[in-house]
Amino acid sequence: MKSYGQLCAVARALDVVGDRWTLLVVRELLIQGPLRFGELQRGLPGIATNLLTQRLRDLEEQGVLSRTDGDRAAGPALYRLTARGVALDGVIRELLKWGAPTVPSAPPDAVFQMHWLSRPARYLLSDHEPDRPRTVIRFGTPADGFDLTAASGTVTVAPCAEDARVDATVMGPGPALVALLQGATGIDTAEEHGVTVEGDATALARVLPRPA
Amino acid sequence: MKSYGQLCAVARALDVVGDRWTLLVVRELLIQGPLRFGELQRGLPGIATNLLTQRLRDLEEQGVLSRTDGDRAAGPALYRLTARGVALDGVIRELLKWGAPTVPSAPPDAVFQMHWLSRPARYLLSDHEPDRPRTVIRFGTPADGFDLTAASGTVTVAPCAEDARVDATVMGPGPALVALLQGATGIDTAEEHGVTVEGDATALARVLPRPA
DNA sequence: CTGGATCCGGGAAGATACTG
DNA sequence: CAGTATCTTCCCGGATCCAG
Repeated sequence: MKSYGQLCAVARALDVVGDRWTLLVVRELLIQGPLRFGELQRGLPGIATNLLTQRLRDLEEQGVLSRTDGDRAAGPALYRLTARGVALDGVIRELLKWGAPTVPSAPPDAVFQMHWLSRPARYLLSDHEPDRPRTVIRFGTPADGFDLTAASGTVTVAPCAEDARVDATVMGPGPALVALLQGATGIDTAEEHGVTVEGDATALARVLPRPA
Repeated sequence: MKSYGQLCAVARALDVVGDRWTLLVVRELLIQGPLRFGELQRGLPGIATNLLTQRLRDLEEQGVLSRTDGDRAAGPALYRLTARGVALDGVIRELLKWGAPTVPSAPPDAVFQMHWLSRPARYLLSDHEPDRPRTVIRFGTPADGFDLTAASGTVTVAPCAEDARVDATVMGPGPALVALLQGATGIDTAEEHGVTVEGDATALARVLPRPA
């Protein structure tokens, strides 16, 4: 990106992450951890390969991520955020909070991937029944999903763990899941729109937004 | 901006404010309040007039700002943030915090305007002497500056007030001021680099970062 | 098949001249 | 002063091509 040439912290930040796709690359690495080129591409539907290459080079040059070469023999390169890159978490979080209300009005042909919900889940959901034993809810599948754990009044989110004891598994179309997590609909309505809840549905109810 | 077409809150936010210059327009209106076209242009050195027109139209259409027509006779149009636009404050704040460390390494020909320091001042400075009476420090001039008030342990920032009783006035070149506010240099070094402090220098020392 | 590099068309950004 | 019009330049997007 061409620099704004301003002695201003906001402009300086945008000099680095203001380009198209750049913050979405960071989003993917924040959510999923270190990724290979193809995995990044899958999480960024619509990006051209040359553009992804360019963004990765720029971000590496700026110290936002590092490319750990899968050096000798076969190893594919891994891209991982540096500490400086992880520090963009606050920016992503604020963008997410600001953009969340507009997600339901997205065009109907918008692409959906389950792991994009992991940060909204972290920031929008909470444990309403702190006295219940620890509960694990799986959203999606290990190929594209996350495990949400409710315990002692707090909610944590992590990539799907192979050995997790899962109390409930939630799947379904994006718009219905978004409405459910935002509290716009309840579980019943969500199921009418294609959401499936396997296992203990009360585990899910434990963390969903409740009407004040 | 072309939509990313993703059912993701971050992508949705960037659909609206991801365009070049867009967040800097919001920055100006957040700092300075409602502005006219020419005032905005002065706060965004380098922007082309047609591009500013386009951004203002887009942002109005998205509900981020409103254009209050100076309708009949002479009244120039005023652009002001809506509640939705003011809600971008968190995004600007996080970008600012992330970009601040890179400001000192900006190109030496970067443009500087004093009011760009008002939000860094709000987030970086604090009142280290809460028992002292209220103190007002003016940075710059009413044409381009802000008043910082330290009282009871907290710091507030506002546009220059005509009737303010100012205890100290600070002016000088951008890089030296940035270094001073970030705690990279002390007042003495800053003055060697062209910073001038008129009035009560201890008022300034009261709010500057202190080595741990 | 993954991980890119190259090429090219369209559209956005940048600069400047012009008008009410 | 507040934009509009025009032109140039460069970035983005899509496809294709290349190497391991």
